[in-house]
Amino acid sequence: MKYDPQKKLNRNTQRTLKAFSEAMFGLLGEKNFEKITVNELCARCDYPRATFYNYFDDKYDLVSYCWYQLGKDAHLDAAQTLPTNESLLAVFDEVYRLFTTHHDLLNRVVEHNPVDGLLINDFIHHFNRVMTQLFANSLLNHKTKTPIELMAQYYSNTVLLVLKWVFLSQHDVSLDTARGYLTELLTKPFLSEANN
Amino acid sequence: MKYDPQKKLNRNTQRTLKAFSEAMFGLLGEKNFEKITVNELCARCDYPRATFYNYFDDKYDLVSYCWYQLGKDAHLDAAQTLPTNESLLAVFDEVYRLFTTHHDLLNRVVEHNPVDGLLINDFIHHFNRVMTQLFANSLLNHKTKTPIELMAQYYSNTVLLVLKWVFLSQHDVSLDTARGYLTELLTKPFLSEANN
DNA sequence: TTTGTGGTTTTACAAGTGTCTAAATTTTGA
DNA sequence: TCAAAATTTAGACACTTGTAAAACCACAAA
Repeated sequence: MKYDPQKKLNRNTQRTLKAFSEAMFGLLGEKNFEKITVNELCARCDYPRATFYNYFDDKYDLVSYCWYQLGKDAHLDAAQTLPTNESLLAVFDEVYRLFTTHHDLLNRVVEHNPVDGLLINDFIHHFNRVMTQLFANSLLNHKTKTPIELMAQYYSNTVLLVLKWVFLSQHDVSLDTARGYLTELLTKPFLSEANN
Repeated sequence: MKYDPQKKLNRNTQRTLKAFSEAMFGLLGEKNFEKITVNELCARCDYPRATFYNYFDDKYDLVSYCWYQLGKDAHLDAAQTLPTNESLLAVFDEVYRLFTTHHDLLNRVVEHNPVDGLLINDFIHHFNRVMTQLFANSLLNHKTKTPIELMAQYYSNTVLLVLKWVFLSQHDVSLDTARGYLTELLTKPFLSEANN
């Protein structure tokens, strides 16, 4: 990404970024990410190749910008100041909501891209980074033997595991059920005996 | 992968596979995976390009064969029949041991490849698949609201999170400390209040 | 209006990718 | 041991990638 989407961007730049990300979103719903070429993206939004490379390093760069855009309408910052337990569920709910909003898009994407392939991995990874940062903040005053960074990664991982299960592996369960899974995973002591 | 490494392979095939995977391991310790080209791999082990494509679809295919090879000297199958709690730690120990064996290689790889980049992700992912399968088996007679497949993924994820922290993020703590992290993560009820 | 400046676009290029065909070579089995 | 079958290799092809130099344009200041 050669432009910082946080900064003020002039109208032209915004239009170009939007055009490319929409082209990408469109194509992602139609075919496998690996098969998408830069030429194709440019053809779809009618910009020359050089313009693409003016804004992005490569298609991976563009797709990560797409995730950034998609994630923008989630309001996660609020959760940052809550204690961990509340923060965790607040963030879970909010991302559940976000993914619900984009339910159709996600379904189309999954139709053409393997759930454990590069693209979906990258998608999950993007939210993982955001959430890890968040949880790390709300864990600051916890005292554990385990390093905070590792705990933050653990919580983020687990939240995303459930969300992936619901939205990407398409088990499409309700928010309540999903919450149930999450809390059972996090609270069930692993040393429990097999109850046979 | 056009040949199944599980099947019997004639001497020639084995030699070729070995040559290519060694070339890959060598190059991975020298430069970034993205910069490695098929030509380079062929040059290093002195096989023509056509032979490479005879055995592998692309370099991603080769590298995943490399992970398979690397994982072969871990004896995980035994853990499959144990109850979950013992299985979990047995598998953890065994993979800890495996990664220790390849400590130098991993360090060299991490020097040239970002920890959250495509290559390392793929590496983790490979073991994630293997372990998820394993845990799914040892969870068969557990009764939980949460689907077994999801629980298996959760355990596998968490084990690998710690191992990644130790060996790929290079915090290099002892087996005991690492075990401590893992058990704290898995047993700590997430609803614990902030202890400030 | 002219000129300069910054960004966009054109065009060209040196690489790499993956596929294909036909020739060379090895393996196999009679 | 020899010929048929299978595999490996060379070479070529169409295509993509990312970069770089030069032409081009719009818009502001003089």
